Amino acid sequence: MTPARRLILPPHSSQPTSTRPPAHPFSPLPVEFFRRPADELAPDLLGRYLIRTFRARPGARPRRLVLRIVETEAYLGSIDRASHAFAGRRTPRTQTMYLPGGHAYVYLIYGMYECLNVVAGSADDAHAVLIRAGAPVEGETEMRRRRGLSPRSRPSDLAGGPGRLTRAMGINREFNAMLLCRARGPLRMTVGSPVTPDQIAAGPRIGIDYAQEAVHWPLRFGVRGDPHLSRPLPS
DNA sequence: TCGACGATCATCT
DNA sequence: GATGATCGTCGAG
Repeated sequence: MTPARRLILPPHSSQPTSTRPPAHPFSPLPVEFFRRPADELAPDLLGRYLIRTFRARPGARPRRLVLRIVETEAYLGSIDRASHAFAGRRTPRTQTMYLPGGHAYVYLIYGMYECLNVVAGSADDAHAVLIRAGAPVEGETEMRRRRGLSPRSRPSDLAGGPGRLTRAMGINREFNAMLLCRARGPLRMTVGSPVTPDQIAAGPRIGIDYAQEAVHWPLRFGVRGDPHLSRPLPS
């Protein structure tokens, strides 16, 4: 087997652990990866790739946008006042949060912006991880076009913030409830280039002043010092 | 049915 | 740092 062939094996192949090759960045994450509490999943999503494929027009060749996740927030379902699913709230909107881990939860905020979350844990846990910021890996020109950015913009202008990120990647509510761990599909999450624990900073979540005891929970995670963060994290 | 508000962002001062 | 944009969502009545 050539090294190139080895590289495209999925992360959890049938090979024994001792001889398992490093997973390719574009390999899908297994569904079990998402089936754990959001505060455990959120830091582990840092460095992973979010991949959006699309065709500029019908019949055109598929194009690909790749974003490396650098900032996430965990939302802990029924016990978390900042969560849409606090106290087990079930509405048409939050129904998606009760799916098993690995699905996308996309909703509109402030009437203008869409936010992408990944559902975490088992069915009915209603845990979710908000994807807050990312760094371009592939398709930066197209992302900049979608964002209407000037050449002098800062790195964090592209996808630093949940609304900016979805706009740069062309993600909207049509992607709600989509499974992200499939090998194919218009929106996927893959192995990417994970970070080590010492590269991760944590702090309180953004924009949840109303959440009482949950306001200060350190459930925001980011890659330490990354210029693509939506705003600085405690060092 | 109505009204308040939000896991945001761009623009202005 | 303050403010306006803009509309879906959800609780109140």
